[in-house]
Amino acid sequence: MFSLEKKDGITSARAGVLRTAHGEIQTPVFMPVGTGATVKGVFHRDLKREIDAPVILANTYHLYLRPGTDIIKKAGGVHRFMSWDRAVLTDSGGYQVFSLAANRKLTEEGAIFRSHIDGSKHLFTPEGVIDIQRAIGADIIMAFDECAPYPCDHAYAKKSMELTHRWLDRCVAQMGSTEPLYGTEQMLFPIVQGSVYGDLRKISAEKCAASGMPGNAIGGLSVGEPAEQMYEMIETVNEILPEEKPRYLMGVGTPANLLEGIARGIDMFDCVMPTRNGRNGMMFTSEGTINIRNQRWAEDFSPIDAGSHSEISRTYSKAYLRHLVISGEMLGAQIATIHNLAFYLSLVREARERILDGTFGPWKEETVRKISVRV
RNA sequence: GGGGAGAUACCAAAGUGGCCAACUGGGGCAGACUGUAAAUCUGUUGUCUGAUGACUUCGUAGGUUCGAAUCCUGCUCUCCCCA
Repeated sequence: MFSLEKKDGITSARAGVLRTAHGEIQTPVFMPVGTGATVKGVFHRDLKREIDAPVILANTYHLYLRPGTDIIKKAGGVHRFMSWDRAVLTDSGGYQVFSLAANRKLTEEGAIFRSHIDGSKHLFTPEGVIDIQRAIGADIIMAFDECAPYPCDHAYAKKSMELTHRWLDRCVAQMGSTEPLYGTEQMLFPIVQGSVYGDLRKISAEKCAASGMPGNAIGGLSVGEPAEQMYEMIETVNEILPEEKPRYLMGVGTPANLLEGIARGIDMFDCVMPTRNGRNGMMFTSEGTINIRNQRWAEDFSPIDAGSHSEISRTYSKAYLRHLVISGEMLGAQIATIHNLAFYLSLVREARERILDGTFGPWKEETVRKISVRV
């Protein structure tokens, strides 16, 4: 259940609240990625206190392979399994159709995967993916789609989108004929595809809007196309997607991508960047992006981010974090991840405040300029 | 005191007449990463140069040779074994 609280006067930004069985999500929001039922290296305590994430992602494909759907079912769903009482969103495995392209085969029926763990064969169908997500028990679940690669010609993009639409119908039907396993409401979000083609994106947005689901997602972007092209597609799609339902831009992105997305009417984001890039030494700060492994931070004993509300960002110095990351110490990856996520979450929280107090437009322009710098 | 082995770039370690500015690993430096097969991957690492290329290197001082990290001699240093 989503309520729109306020729309920005200048941009298409909005502030809202999405109510789930596991708490309210104030939007715009960034959702940390926790593919295998863990945001790598981060305790729930810190996800709540330092980062204050109201919702995290998990992945259907990964959890299906390990630990397996049965174990999650026996645990009583993913929330109880991982002892996380806030909201969870599961991706359907559609992205793995793209990222594991070498290990899968697409048919009308679904996608046959070769497990990246042991090479075993598995068939993912729209119905099966809904069933697995019922078993996982996430609050928001995603339709099974094909995330088309980039570049991708119009003919393929169209064919792929049409397949995704037929799969969507099957997902919606399966949702209608099944019930949540743990008594908590689950919302299915369809996914707009159509690559970088405006005509296809329009058709796909119409299709998703017509499905009547409680929220909509935009997929197949930030797969290599220029950012401007992504922004154009967002604008095209958001003209069609219903205003009174949340819009989720999947897999995006950089801090600047987030603000540009919000300005175009996006409410929800997720991305591995703050976590994976953090583990690899890239830090996002209000002054821009830094590579903490660079020599220039070796003797910089100032805090990672003095102005952060996160105690971890305020406590540890750049020089110390650099030492940890370079030494391959696990604490380095943890601090980097927590800092980056805290930065992302506080960025979207500030965006929300700016929308609510009517200062989003100019703030966004200035902030995008500042955070896009490579320090 | 006697016998033996060895000194190669930041470290370790190949190389035993030309294909060697020198394998490889580590370390250093830099880059990539967007619904996570990623605590991963890539590049680079004598000096100068945009590149071609030029120049100085393999303990040290000489020598042999068209040509030496590689062969010979002196010196210096290190390590091992026996007493």
